[in-house]
Amino acid sequence: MAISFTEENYLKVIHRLSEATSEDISTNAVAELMQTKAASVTDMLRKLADKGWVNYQKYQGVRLSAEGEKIALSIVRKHRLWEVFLVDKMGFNWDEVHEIAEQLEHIESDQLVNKLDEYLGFPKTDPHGDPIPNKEGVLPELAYSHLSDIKATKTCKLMGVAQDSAVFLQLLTKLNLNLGAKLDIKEINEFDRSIFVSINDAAPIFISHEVAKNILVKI
Amino acid sequence: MAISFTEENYLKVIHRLSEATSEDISTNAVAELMQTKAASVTDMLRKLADKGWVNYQKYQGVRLSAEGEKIALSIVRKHRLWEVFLVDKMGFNWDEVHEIAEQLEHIESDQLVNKLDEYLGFPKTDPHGDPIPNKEGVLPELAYSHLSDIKATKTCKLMGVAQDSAVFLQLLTKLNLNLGAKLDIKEINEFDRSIFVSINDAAPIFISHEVAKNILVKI
DNA sequence: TTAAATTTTTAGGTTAATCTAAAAATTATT
DNA sequence: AATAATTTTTAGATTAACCTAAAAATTTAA
Ligand SMILES: [Mn+2]
Ligand SMILES: [Mn+2]
Ligand SMILES: [Mn+2]
Ligand SMILES: [Mn+2]
Repeated sequence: MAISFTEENYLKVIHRLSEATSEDISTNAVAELMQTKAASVTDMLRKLADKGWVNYQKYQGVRLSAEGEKIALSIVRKHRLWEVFLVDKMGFNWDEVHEIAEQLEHIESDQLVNKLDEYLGFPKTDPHGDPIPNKEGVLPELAYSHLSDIKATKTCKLMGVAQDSAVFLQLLTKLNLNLGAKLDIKEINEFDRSIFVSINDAAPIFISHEVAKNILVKI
Repeated sequence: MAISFTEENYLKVIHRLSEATSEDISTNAVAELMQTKAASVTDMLRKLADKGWVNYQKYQGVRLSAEGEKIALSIVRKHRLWEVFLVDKMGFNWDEVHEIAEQLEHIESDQLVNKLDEYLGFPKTDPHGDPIPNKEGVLPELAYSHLSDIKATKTCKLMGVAQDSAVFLQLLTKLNLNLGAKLDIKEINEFDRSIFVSINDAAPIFISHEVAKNILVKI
């Protein structure tokens, strides 16, 4: 069945919200991520339910059907593969690629996606450490922790970020916090939960709890 | 000013028609290439004129303004660069790339286009021999002849095609008629204007006038 | 140079996606 | 349990892009 960019974006947003909870997703939550009004969301949910991509009962919230999940994962796959392409092949920085990938994720050609995947060497994660679903829509399981949950004196490795915003990514770059960086947690300050940490064995610096919450690490 | 995919496609079609003539372009001609109705074209031409991208007076036909020309050329540039990418980097055949490029040509990022151009080695032509406008929108001048206009016993080189259709391109591939092929015209048959030609010094074969008309060569 | 044929435009509708404002349902609070 | 607050849906419009049918303008032919 034909699908519009807008419908794809709704499915993607419902998918994203569903990753964080097992509850049904509220109209308002979708509206906020879609940057639209609840009334528009209601219209669209009816339409997506008619097409069989979501299960929706009014006032009860929405969740993806098996088919909707498959579509959402294929868009996520495209988004993340294109981000790898933009960074690895086109030389963009990790804070510059999200908006372009938002466009590229809607390009429709299975052949192209699979050739791109191969060309990039079948990457498991995108430039932000997010897992890339394979051809069958299976997401590799990556059990990462938030840096903010790690105890003092531990050593860990920066594996990803929990946020794609350009300002956040640019800050990390400025602090030398890149994917793969080795982090030695020297001390956690009780007062503001800021972390005194050495990055790749350099002289330790302070990073805020707010930043640490958005950094994903492997111990 | 914001531009929709549809508007971009109209500008591209008007541009294509304008290459073949210095006359104003008729509503019907646009309708045919856009695969839509004349009434819809009239609506859109009024809109494009309001935006300053075409000069249009009712019943008098349409032509691109300087700004419209610039937009059209930037879309052509993107289309052809992506086609090069698909063939050179993704390993597609020349008959498989047009439809995908129709989608990719609407991706909006000057940075990406210019990085792609560089990554591809600043190609002058696409996989069909069509010239690629540079960053400033200047088309390299390629003075090619139609194979159907070459006299017998001449030797020439296949530089491009005058048609992108998959069936035509697949036929050329089957006949070993690829870009850069050396063509020795042995004889032209007066009856059906078919051509007896040797391709890359192989045993000569017959090709129809219809095919020859759509092959571009350099002597 | 009038009449016929063709092209193009206008008139009036449709569909997808959005909006605001008001009504209805659900959830939270006394 | 009743009321208040919040969330969600419905009602009614708007805009972009398209359609068919009819009217108007232009071009061609008699
Ligand atoms: Mn992204
Ligand atoms: Mn990402
Ligand atoms: Mn093409
Ligand atoms: Mn081409």
